[in-house]
Amino acid sequence: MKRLIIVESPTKAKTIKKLLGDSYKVVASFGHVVDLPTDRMGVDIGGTFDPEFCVIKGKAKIISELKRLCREADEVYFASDPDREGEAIAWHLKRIIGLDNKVLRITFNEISKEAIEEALKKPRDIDLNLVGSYLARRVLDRIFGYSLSPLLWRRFKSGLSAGRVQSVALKLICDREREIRNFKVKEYYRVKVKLVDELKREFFTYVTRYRGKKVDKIESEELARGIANLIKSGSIYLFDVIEKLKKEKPPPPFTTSTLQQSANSMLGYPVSLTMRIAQDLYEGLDIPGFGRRSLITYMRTDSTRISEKAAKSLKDFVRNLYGDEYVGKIKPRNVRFKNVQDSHEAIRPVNVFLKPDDISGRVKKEHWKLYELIHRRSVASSMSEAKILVKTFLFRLDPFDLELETKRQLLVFDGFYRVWRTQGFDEDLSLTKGRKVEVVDLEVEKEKTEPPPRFTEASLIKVLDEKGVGRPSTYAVIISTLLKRGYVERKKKTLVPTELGIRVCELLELLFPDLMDVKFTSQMEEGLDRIASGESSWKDVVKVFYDRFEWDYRKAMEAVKNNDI
DNA sequence: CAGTGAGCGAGCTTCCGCTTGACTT
Repeated sequence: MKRLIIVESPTKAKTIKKLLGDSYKVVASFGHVVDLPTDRMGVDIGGTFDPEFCVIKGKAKIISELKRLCREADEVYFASDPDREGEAIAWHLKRIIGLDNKVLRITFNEISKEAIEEALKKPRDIDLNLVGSYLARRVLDRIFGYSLSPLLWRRFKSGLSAGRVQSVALKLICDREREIRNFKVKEYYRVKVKLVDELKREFFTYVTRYRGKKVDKIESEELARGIANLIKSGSIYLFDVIEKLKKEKPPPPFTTSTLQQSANSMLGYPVSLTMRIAQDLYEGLDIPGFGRRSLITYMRTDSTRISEKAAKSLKDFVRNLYGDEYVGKIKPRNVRFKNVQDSHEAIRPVNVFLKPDDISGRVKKEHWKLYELIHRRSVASSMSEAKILVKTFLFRLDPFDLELETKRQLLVFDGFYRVWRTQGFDEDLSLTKGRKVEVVDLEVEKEKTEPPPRFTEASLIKVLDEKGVGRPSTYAVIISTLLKRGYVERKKKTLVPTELGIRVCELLELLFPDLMDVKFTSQMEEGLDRIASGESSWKDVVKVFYDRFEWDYRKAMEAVKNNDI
C-alpha cells in the first residue's frame, strides 16, 4: 500500500516524514499552484463571477511531479493547513490532479506523531464552504485591485496600484501625517520642585492642584510663577501616601506580527530582514557541534497557542533556571479569540533547552539575536506575573491650598520581568507622613504638547494586525509595495507619505469611502464567515460587495475620464 | 536622399495570500 501526503511546505514535509517513517511518502506543493491570471481580470464580473484559474508560472513542474506521485499512490492525503487558504490549496490540487477516488483531506493543529496519526484515522472530504469563503475573498480582492489600479494609471501614472489591504495601510499613514500637519502645538508650564528624603536622596515632584483645581499643565506663565513664589514662602510636608498593588501579566509568545514589532523596535531590523532570518531559523542552520538544527517553529502565524508538550518544556526550563515561584500559574490564557484561524502554533524555540548561549558565536550575529529574542519571549510568556507597588506621594504646602505629587513604581516581585524587561522601576522614598520636606530646587518648566508620532514599520503592522487587515505572510509585502509604488518613503525609522501617496489616498477616499475604511475588511470577514458556516453562498456575498463597489466605480471612472477630478 | 521629429497606436502595468529557491546587487 503506497500512501502519499501532500503539504504546502517542504520543511513541513520533511518533519512529517521523520515522524511517520517509511510507510508514507510526504511531498510539498510549495504553496498555491494555481491562481487567477495576472494579465487580465480573470473573473466574470457582473455575471456568474466565476473565476478563471491558471497554473502559476513556474509551478507546472511541481504539478506534473505531484500528478505522477498520485498516480503511483493508492491513497492520497491533502494535509495543507487547517485554514481557509489551506483548504483552497487542497481543493485546487484535487481538481488539477483529477484523481477523485483516492483523495482524502486531513488536518492537524500540531505537527506531532500523535496528532498526525489521529488525523489520518479520520480523513474527511474537502470543506466546500471553506473553499467558498476563499473564492469570495480571492474574487473580491481581484475585482477591487484590478479595477482601482487602472483608474490610477489614467489619473496619475502607469504602474500604480490600489487594493483592499495596501490602500487601507496607505490611508493609515496619510491620516497620521494629516494629524501631524494639523497639530496645534500648545505651550504650558509646570512647576517642578526638587525635594530631599530622609536619606538625603533628591527627587522631583510636580505641583498638581491649587485651590482645588488641577494645575499640572498651566497655560499662563504668570500663574506658574505665582505658584512657584508661594512655594518659596511656605513649607512642604508629606500629606499622604497611596499604595496600589498592580499585577502585570507576561506577554504572550510571538506571532508574526509581534515578532516583527519587537525585532523592529528592539533590534532595529526592518520587517523584511526579520522574516528572512526567521525563515533560516525555521528551515535549519548548520551549527558547529550541533549539526543541522531547526531552531524555531513556523514563522508565519497569528496564533499565540503553544503545544502542551512545549508548554511543559518551557515551565521545566523556568523551574530549573529560576525556581518554582517564577513558573507561570495559569495555562496559556493569552489566546486571542477573534478570527484566529489558528493553523500554526506561536513562534517559539523548537527546543527551549537549546539556550542562546549554547550557540553564541556558532551562528551569524543577526540570527543569534533573533533567536535570543524569540527564546526570551517564549520563556517570559510562561513565567509568573510581576507584582508592582505603585506609591503616590502627596505633598501639601503650608499655609496654602496647594498639592504636589510624585509617583514611584516599585518592583515587589519581578516574575517575567526577570527576562523580558520593557520598563524601568524606581527606588522607594524614605519619608514620614506629616513631616516637613526640604526644598532643594524650584523650577518653572516650559513644555510643549507633542504631535502623534509617525508610523514605523512596527507600529503600522501592529495596527493592521489589530484591525485584521492583511495576513502574517503579507505584512512585510504590504510595506514594500507602498515603498515600491512611491507612495511612502523611509525617513530614519519612520514611514512618511510622498506627495503622490497623499494624492492617491485622497482620490480613493473621495471616490471609495467604503473601501478605504479599516472596518471594510472586518465586514468582508463577516461575510466570509457566513460562507464558511454555510449560511450564505460565496456568489451572493460577492454580489453584495460588488454591487456596492460597482456604483462608486462607474461614477469614478466617468469622472476621471472627463478630467473632473 | 537621408536624417529628423511630430504624432499616433499598441502593449504593458495592477490585487491578496500561500510557498521557496533562483535570480541579481
